[in-house]
Amino acid sequence: MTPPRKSTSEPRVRLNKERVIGAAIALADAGGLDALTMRRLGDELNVEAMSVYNHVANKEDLLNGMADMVFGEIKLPSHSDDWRTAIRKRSISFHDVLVRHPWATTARDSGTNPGTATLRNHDRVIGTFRNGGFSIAAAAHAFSAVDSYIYGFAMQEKSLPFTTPEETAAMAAILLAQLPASDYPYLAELTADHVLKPGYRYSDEFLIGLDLILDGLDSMRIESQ
Amino acid sequence: MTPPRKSTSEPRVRLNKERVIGAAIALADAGGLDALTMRRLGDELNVEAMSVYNHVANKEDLLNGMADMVFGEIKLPSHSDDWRTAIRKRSISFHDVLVRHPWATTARDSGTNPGTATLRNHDRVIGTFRNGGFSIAAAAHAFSAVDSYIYGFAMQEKSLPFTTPEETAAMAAILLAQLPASDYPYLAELTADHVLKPGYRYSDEFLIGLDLILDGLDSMRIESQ
DNA sequence: ACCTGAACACCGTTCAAGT
DNA sequence: ACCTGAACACCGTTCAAGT
Repeated sequence: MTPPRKSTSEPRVRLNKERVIGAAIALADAGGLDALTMRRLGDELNVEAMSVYNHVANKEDLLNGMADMVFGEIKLPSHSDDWRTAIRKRSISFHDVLVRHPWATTARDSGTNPGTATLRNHDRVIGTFRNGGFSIAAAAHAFSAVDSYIYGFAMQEKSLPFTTPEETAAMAAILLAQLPASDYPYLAELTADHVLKPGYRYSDEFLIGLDLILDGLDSMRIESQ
Repeated sequence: MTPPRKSTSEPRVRLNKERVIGAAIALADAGGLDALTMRRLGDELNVEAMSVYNHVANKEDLLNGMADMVFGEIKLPSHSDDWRTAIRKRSISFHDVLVRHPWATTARDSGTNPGTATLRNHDRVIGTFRNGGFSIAAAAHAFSAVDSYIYGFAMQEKSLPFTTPEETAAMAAILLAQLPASDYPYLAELTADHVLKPGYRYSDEFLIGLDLILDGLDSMRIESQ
C-alpha cells in the first residue's frame, strides 16, 4: 500500500544536483551566505536536511556549483562585435550578475576546480582578446586586469550600506556629521561636494573605471602587434 | 593569600582590545577565517573563551577591528612624491598587505563603519589625487578604480591554488591534461604557451594592470584640469 | 571591572537503518 | 538509489555567578 499523498502544497519532485544548487542560490540571494545552511536548504527542498548529501559532496562542493551556475548567467562575448564592444558588454553583464548575487564574489574562496560555465566564459573572453589582435601575453594581462576590476568593484559596492541616491545622501550626511573634518579633510570634501550632490550613485563609477581600463588595453594591443 | 603563580610559560598579561585583535589576526593568518573561532581565540590568549566578549562586542566587531588594524599596515602615500609615484607605492604596499593577510579581502563583508586607520588611508589617498591636480569627481573615479583593482586582484590571487613558479607549472600541466582543448582552445593555448613558460608568476600581472590604470588616470587628470 | 562555567540554539557531517 | 533519524563534535552568544 502506497502511503497517502501528504497534504503539502509542493508536489514531490525528484531531487537532483541542479535543483539543490538552484535552491541554494535562492537562499543566498535572499539572506546572504550566512542564511545558507544545509538544514535550511533541506527545508526549502521539502526534504530531510541530510538528503542533500546525496547530490552534493559537502558544502564546499555546493558553493562551487553555485558559483559556476552564476557564471553561466553572464552573457558570453559576441563573435560579431569588435573586441572592445564584446568585452564591454560581457563586463557589464558580469557586473549585473554580481549585483544580483553579491555573495558570489566570496563563494569560491579557495582555489578549487572551476566548473564548465566558468571555463567556457574564460575561454571566450581570452578568445575575444586573441581575435582582437592581442598577443597571448597581452590577452593574459587584459583578462587579469578586467576581471580583477570587476570583482573588486562588486566587492566595494557590496560593502556600501546604501544603493539608491536617497539612501546614499542620508548615509553620507550622517557620515559627514560624524567625520571630524579636521582629521579627514579630503574625505569630508569628497563627501560634501561629490557624494552629497543630487543623483550621485556609486554604481555609476563602474563604467568610468571599465572604460579607462579598456582604453589602456587598446594601447597594449597595438604595442603587442 | 594570593594564589600561587600557575606554571604556564605565558605570563598573565592584562587583556585589551588590541591584544585580542592581534591574536585574532595571527589565527586568521595561520589558518584562514575558518580557523578563527571565539573559543580558539580564548585559548590563544590563555583565557577562558568567553572573556573575549569583555573587549569586543561580537564576532563582527572583531572582524572590523582586524580589518582596520590590517589597513594600518599599509604605507600611506608620501607627500614628497608626485601623485603617481605616491599612489603606486601605496598600491604596492596595499597589495603586499593583502598577500600577507588574504582573509582581509573578505573580512569586512557587510557595510559597517570603517575604523580610523581605514579613514586615514582613504583620506590621504584622496588628498594625493587632489594635490596631484585631479578634480573632486576625478579623484573619486581614481580612488574607486585603483582600490577596486587591488581588491579584485588579491581575490583572484588568493583563489589560485599555487604561488611559486614550480607549483604553478605543476598545476598548469595537470589542468591542461584535464582540459579538453577542443572545448576550450584559447584557455588551452594560454596555459600551454604562457602559464607553462618558465618563470611565469601570476603575481607579476599586478604591476602591469596597476600601471595601465595609472596611465589612464593621468589622462583623466589632464582632462579634469 | 573583568573573568568563569554552564547553558541555549544552532552548525556541518557521519552512519546505520530504512524503502 | 535515495532518504531518514540519531548522533558527534563543533559553533556564537547570553547570563548569573564569582573575584
